[in-house]
Amino acid sequence: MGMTKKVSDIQDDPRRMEIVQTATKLFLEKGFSGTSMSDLAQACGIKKASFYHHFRSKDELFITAIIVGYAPAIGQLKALKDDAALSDCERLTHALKVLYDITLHSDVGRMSPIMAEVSRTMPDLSMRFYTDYIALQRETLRDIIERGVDNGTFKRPDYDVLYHLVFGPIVTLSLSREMFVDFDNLDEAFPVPRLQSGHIEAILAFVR
Amino acid sequence: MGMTKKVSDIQDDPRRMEIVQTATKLFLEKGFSGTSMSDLAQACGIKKASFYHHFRSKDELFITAIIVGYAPAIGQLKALKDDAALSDCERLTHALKVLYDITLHSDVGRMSPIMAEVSRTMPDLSMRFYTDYIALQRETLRDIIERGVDNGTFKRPDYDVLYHLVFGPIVTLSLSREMFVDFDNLDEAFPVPRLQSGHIEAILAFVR
DNA sequence: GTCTATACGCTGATAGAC
DNA sequence: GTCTATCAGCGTATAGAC
Repeated sequence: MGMTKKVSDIQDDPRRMEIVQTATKLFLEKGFSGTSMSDLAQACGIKKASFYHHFRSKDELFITAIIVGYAPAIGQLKALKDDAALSDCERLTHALKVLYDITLHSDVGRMSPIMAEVSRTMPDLSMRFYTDYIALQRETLRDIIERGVDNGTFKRPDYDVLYHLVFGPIVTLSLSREMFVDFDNLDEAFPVPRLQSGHIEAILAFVR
Repeated sequence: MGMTKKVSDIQDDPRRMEIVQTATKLFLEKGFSGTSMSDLAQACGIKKASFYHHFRSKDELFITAIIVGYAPAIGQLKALKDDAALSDCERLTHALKVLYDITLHSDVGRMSPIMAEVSRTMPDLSMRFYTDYIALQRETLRDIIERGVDNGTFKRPDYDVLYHLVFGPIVTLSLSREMFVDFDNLDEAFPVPRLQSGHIEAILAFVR
């Protein structure tokens, strides 16, 4: 499977990267089964057959798009741990804002509904998505809280419950906004800034 | 469109209902585009063509399945308002348990990821799903809290934030469990009973 | 109301020339 | 590495006999 390939190998081939970028945009717009190889070919300005020189199959292209897609998000997450200058509460607040940003605006965050669509036919990818992305998010959040616990700022929570309370609203918000994207009153039904700050306050209260 | 048809009209035709039940099961297992008319025909024990005597199209069948599917959930929701014997906190706790039950175990709750899959191609259905199901859930929760506010048990929250904090974790939990259904340690990564009780406690703290 | 037979577009994918 | 040409198969849906 192409899944075993390293991200760096893919990113070193600029032609492949161009295709992956375009494909990602299309998958985000129309889902996996809603995006045909013809659509992709047209968007990339090449003929359908030329694709198969770069990727063995539609599945491999999609898998590559996912794996390449979460590289920047992982970078953002790792950067969170090194925020030495901040207080515990500031660090947590900042981390939650970054999680909102990643989930609402990055490729991998917005891909979640599409991951749900394909999860049954690509269980390997789901597994990898979990370990590379979801588990990493959880660990990062845990490290930040633990630091506050060591300092006496926070009391140690049930981490599974904390993940539930932190990621649940964020993921559902992203899903809802993708799902009801045609609403004329989308920002009224899902007012992101107010929801975000209310949520962060509630989480701070929960760990304190 | 078949969407304008009343639920009672559909439910009065037992043959149609049989088909809808079977179709719902298949859609839940394999998604919308993953379920072909051939699959459906085989599962129903009739030939593909015979379908089109009962439903004009695959879309109409799916729409019917959704609309019929949330009828029992709506019943459960409406029953919540009439819990006169309970205290405010008990009533809220009970309501949250019912929301967990609906979202994790009822057809319509488990259909959410599939709604996300089809939302771009069936915007009318998304809209209807929102008004008939999501908005109703929100209103029901609101009524229960307002009753507690009147009694002085709760302080009035920002309801949009409350919806965010209540439905977010529940929906994401349902989505995650569908998505990672093949995990051998699913109950370890998403331990429902503990998550549920921790979440309910946090919500009670939030409104008090 | 269910059947057989079939239309026909579109799907992902391949072969082989240039 | 991109092209033209083509494939087999499956998708939804229809026609018309019984």
